[in-house]
Amino acid sequence: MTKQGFVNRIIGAGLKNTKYRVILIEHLSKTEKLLSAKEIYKQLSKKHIAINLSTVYRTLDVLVDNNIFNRVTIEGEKQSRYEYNRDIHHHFLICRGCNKIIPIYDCPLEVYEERLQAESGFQITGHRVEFYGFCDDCKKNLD
Amino acid sequence: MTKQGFVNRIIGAGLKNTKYRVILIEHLSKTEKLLSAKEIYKQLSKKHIAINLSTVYRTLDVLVDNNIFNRVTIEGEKQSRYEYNRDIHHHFLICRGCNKIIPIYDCPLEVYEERLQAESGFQITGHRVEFYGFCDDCKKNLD
DNA sequence: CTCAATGCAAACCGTTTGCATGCTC
DNA sequence: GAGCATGCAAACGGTTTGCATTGAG
Repeated sequence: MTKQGFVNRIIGAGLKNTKYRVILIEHLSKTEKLLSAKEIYKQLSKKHIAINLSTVYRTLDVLVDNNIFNRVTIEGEKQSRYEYNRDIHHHFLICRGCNKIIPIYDCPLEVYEERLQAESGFQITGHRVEFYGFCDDCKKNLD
Repeated sequence: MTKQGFVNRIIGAGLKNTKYRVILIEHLSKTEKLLSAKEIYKQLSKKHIAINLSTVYRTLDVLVDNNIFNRVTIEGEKQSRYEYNRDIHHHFLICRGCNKIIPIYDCPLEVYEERLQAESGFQITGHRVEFYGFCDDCKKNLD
């Protein structure tokens, strides 16, 4: 997506087109990695973009509220992570060795969810799935 | 399980049998609720059990490390929650209205997990599933 | 008697907030 | 020009830690 595309996405959400909103969207749209606020802050610093950490947090909040980003919490981490919302339902496969996080685009729960909804009386609006294990590389180091 | 049963579980794990370990195990074993450290601390205070909050945290850490408790993180909460480990695989159904958390004892992922392991090259050691929605009561208040 | 458990106070770290200033519409 | 965005510093809340004291084995 072009820079103008990001601007359009911001305006389309009824938001003001500001410098750091564009920068954050551009930055996260270029990776499949889940980044924390501090990671984003540091990576931008390296590119000589002087943003304040509070602004990172506030911008992330706005973009999450407007479904441009997703906020993700990983079991065992105290920080939140963020990803660019590509509107593709997915889950994560997480390596306990190197902390690599890999998205999985096929979801095993659609059918199950309907049954659960019927049986529980809940109106189910979403779910979250994570798989944990050891990737090919880290498997080898498991003595 | 009797009080002596909890003591045996502590000793069996090679741990010292101390006052607060027994109290915490007894307390969590009586509920299916996921409690935070502060909730445990407050509930014990109400029962006139004067434990220090640091001790709650340290005791929880020990019991989690020894598989007597499970540490659970709920999406969107910054605190950890804890449950007595009954060695029954389960997941959670969480109401976005009243924050009620209900365990589900049937797991849809066994077969899928094997396939994923084969396809991804990961050695999968576990997973985590949560369903979000609105319970019967809260459904009614959704305007 | 020894070493681990506990209490207490202070530190820590991710995140949020109040306020003054700057920028978008 | 009005009101939201940003920078800065301070506050916040959950959790951890250092150190002195207590208690289990």
